[in-house]
Amino acid sequence: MKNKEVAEIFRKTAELLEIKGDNPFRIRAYERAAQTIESLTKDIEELAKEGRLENLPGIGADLAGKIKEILKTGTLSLYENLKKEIPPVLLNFLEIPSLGPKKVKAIYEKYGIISLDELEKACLQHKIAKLPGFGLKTEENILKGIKLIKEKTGRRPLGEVLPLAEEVIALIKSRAPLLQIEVAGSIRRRKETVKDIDVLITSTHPLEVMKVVSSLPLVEEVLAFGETKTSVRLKMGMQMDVRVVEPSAWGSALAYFTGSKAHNIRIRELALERGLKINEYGVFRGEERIAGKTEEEVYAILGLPFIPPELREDRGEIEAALQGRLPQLVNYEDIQGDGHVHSKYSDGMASLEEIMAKAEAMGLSWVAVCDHSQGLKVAGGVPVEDLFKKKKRIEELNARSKKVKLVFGAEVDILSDGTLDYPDEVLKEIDFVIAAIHTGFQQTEKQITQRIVSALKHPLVHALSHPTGRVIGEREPYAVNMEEVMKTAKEHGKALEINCYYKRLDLNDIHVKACVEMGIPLIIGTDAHIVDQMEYLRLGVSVARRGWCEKKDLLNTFTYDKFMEWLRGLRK
DNA sequence: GCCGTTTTCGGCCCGACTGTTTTCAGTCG
Repeated sequence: MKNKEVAEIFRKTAELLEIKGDNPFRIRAYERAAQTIESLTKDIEELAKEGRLENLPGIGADLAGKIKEILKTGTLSLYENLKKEIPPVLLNFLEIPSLGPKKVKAIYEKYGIISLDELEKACLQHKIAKLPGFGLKTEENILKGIKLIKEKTGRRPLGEVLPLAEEVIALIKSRAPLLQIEVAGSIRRRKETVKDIDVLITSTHPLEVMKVVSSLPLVEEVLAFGETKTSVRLKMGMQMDVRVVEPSAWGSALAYFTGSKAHNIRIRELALERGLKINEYGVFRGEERIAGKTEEEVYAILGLPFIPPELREDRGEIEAALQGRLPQLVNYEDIQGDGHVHSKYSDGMASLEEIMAKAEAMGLSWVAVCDHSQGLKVAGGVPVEDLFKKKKRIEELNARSKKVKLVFGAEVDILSDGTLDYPDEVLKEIDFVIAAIHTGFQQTEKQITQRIVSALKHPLVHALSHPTGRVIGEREPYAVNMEEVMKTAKEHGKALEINCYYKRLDLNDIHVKACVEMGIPLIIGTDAHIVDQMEYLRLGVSVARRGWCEKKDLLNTFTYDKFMEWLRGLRK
């Protein structure tokens, strides 16, 4: 957890420096450091102890010292001093579209405004328009922005936005004179949350395309209109940015609009080193355009293999590509099974037969049906006698079914003292035991870590479900020392789950990468409570890919027989 | 504030659109 805190201080420091009007490159250094630290798969405190901070990209002697200061004192004197100079509440103003650091500074210096309400009032009294560089339009935009913030339209879970984006794309495709269309940005990178929908189009009639886009029934408001770039706000509250380029620039534009920003900057620096220039229109040597039609072509001209969008976060993918050691990422087609669904036996809505049918429709060959254990009454925990009925029923169904097999599993509660919610003589009858915490979230880090560690050490447990307990936008992870959890998993050969219910995605990408580096087996589980939620499997694959997962790292790529063998092998 | 097979000082990614301006700064991605 420390990494996130250090990164947060650097990020806020960068923002305050921006408002102050400091050297932009110094600001970028803090931003870059924040991103680097956030993406680390190792504990920053460990790196500090080993004296390896300065090996991190973008961290020099000064920032290393500042990291140590944060680790030692819990804060940064530079940050504290900046906060005295510039009220940190002004950082909220940066969230308002059309307000950047310069304008925020001007408002603060002229009027001393430090709250959204004061700002709103000043706009209504037309005091803001009087400032140099401001006008009535700016005032209007600020008022709109404040309203949006009050309605809280922040980042949304990928699983919520992805279907929406696909719907909008299909709609544009059916109405506009275009050649190619694809979603770009963080959605294409499959980031766990997204702020807006980026769409790239090639067409020889850009103006007509943009007219179609801005008049879609889903559009609430046109924010900016141009032939190459148009931004709209959709009725569901999200912004959509649409870019149209010529077909010959498809690859360079797609690479550029897919990002991430940090990845793009590195790629452009790499181009400069080779005497080239990259923008969304192509790769140029001097005036001459030498590539741009496909992404492969753009990467190739820099001497790089194609880098999958999920890796484009400047988390070492460029170095790996340069050295020819990019991972062979797992594909959705490699997935044979879902490691975690619920049935009517606990709080799921589906019968075993329905689960089988859905699995068959999805082309899966096995599904682990892991219902809650007896103590979890609120979630219909399965009493022991029903457990054996379920086992018998699964055996009957498996005997009849050729294409899909069910795995008799249980999501067994880890009780507050670290013991499990079924006795050992019951656990040993369950083919797949995935342990999980559902209560006692408020325990200390030491207690929760200890609970999980002792469950993982239990010889009848195979895996740990939703290891950090976070729920995106709703609940922070519980206090748990993941290094310790991973170490234990590694030591005992146990698997950690990538729970891919769209609000969980737990483990996240960074944890997954750490597991891959350590050689810990991973298993994707949809945690589906209705059969349609099994479709979230693709989100799980996205997280796995973002975590550099290869086929061998995921138990879901095993055949049914091989998975069963793995389960039995652990208990020998 | 970082970084270096052109450099330890002087660079640091690139372009579109808006709103405020009579040529461009600021914002955004």
